[in-house]
Amino acid sequence: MVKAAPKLYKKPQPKNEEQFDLFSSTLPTHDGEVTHQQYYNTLENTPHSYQIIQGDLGIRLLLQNLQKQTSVCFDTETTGLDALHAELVGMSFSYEKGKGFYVPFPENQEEAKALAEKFIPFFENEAIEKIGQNIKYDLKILANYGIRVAGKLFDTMIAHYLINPDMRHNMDILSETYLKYSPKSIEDLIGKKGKNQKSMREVALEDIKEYAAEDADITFQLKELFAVELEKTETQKLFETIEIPLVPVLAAMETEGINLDVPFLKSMSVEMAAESNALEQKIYETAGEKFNLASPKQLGDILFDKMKIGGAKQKKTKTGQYATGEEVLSYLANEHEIVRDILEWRQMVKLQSTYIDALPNQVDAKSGRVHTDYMQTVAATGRLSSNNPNLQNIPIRTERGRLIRKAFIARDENYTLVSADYSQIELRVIAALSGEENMIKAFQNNEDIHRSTASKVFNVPLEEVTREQRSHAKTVNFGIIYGVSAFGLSNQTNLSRSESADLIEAYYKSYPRLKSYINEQIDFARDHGYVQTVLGRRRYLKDINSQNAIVRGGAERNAVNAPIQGSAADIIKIAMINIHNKLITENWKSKMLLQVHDELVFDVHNSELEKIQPMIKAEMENAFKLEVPLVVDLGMGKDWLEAH
DNA sequence: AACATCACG
DNA sequence: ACGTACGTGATGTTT
Repeated sequence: MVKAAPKLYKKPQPKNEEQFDLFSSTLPTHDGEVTHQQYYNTLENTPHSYQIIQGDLGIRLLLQNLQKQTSVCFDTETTGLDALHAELVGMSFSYEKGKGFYVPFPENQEEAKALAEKFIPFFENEAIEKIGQNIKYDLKILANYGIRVAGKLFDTMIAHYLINPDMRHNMDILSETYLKYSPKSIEDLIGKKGKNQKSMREVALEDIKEYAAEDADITFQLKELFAVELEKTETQKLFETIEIPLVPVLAAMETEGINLDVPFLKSMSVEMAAESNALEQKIYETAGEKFNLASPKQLGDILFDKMKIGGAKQKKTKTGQYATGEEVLSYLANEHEIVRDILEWRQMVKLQSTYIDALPNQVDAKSGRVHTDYMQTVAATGRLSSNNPNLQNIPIRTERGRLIRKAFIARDENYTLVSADYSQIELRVIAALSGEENMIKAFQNNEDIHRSTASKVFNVPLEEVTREQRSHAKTVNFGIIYGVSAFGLSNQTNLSRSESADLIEAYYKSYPRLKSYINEQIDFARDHGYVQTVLGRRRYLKDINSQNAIVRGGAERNAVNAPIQGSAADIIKIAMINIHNKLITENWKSKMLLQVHDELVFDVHNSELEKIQPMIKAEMENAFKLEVPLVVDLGMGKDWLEAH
């Protein structure tokens, strides 16, 4: 058999060769493909001078020097990663390549605070730019010691996130990649993660000095490189007006936390446990044996080898075991009651382990509230992510799951939760970016976009659109955002592949500009090697000209999706900054607590309920001007379920 | 540490 | 003829 020669795609020459090389596939990427070289510690051969600074005179001299600078890198060393409880162990500074200073802090917290306060003239000096790697953490630590940081900020982690969001942004990797130098690792100082890991306090002063001052030195050097790179990639404005101003906003939201109704979850847990245990026993009886129901491997063998449910050929995972995911089981649900029971059990156990039982353990002992950590440099599209705990994936889609939202409650009886969410922001973005008049008009007339789409695609009057037609239109609308294919669509609907293909064709006939917009995005990516959002946030697509159709297809879907998802992320970030600044400068009692991609949640003092809602709505709707109006829906209540 | 699964936008 | 929806994080099992 002769294979047809692969179709050749001409690789366009990147406009700026030097710049494109920086993003070549040999560099580390976010998906963990680390092919960069590790460099052995060459510190001994590198001219450098790191000093320990102690005592009144030393501190005074250091401060004098810091105050003379226009730009200083600083870093805090602490007893832990949890910014609410971590204590300062030391601070390091660098304002010149190869030079660094380390100031140890006393264990006694009153003395530590007194020492910290000596640095206020530096930190509050508006004229000095403060450089750091992951500055949000340092801001939170310093805030615990009563220190506010003023002046320009430069976060090397965020800078690199804009320079290439698909890579990783740890200091170690940045240093190896850009400075060809492997820094002293924290593991060498305090040991591997685990029970035996030492505290920073236990590290010998000389060792911690070498480590801490080096980090400040490296960060200072990275900043010099990244400042240039931000300009080259035209992301400096995005950096200075969005990402950096967002840092203190996120720090404040994280520190604020949200109130959790623990007794409610505890009682929910008891009920759920009883129900899921009963169901589990029933499943074992039906199966005729006991096994580990939580093991997909064992479950697959029982279901498909023993019980022969669904006939001979069953879908397997890539490791060769039977696939037992929701999609597979739902398809077989009609065949056997055990499958329905397993699905229900799975849902209950998921809710129980991930939320109902896990969340109460996340309540902070000091504040009595739950503090998530927003990651600003993880999602390649520009979105935030949330962890420890993840408050961006609290259940809502099922009746049972959404009850968990009742556990997120206002601060106390004087407060009410207000939730504000953008209506169809991604579809509005694609309508505006594509200039698709039919879609723009639908939004301008404030129509139900899925119904409106159905009406056009199926050629029926708006009022005569059936449930099913609307549902199909909705699936295609979402498909467009992800980069549809007939196969993908038929997977998501009850339509066959050819019916799906017809539907997509009808869709593009109704929205002709959408089709050309998609092609323009892909062409742009081929020519420039990247796509961008409304604020110029870039995503580089190294595979856009790949000879492998599958790989290339993935990059093409990214070329379509990244500007849409990313522009929506840009817009809500603007709104967050503006709202937060208003809340502070206008002395509101209310606080912004959560962001869930297109939603913001606030703890609103009851006295401010009336006034704050129009403010939030206006700030969000006017955050960015598009050809299409942005619409925000508001809700309020004692808990997040009521408010949503 | 990798995999499978499933929670969200 | 091929295999595909975009972006995340947490959990329990298995290796």
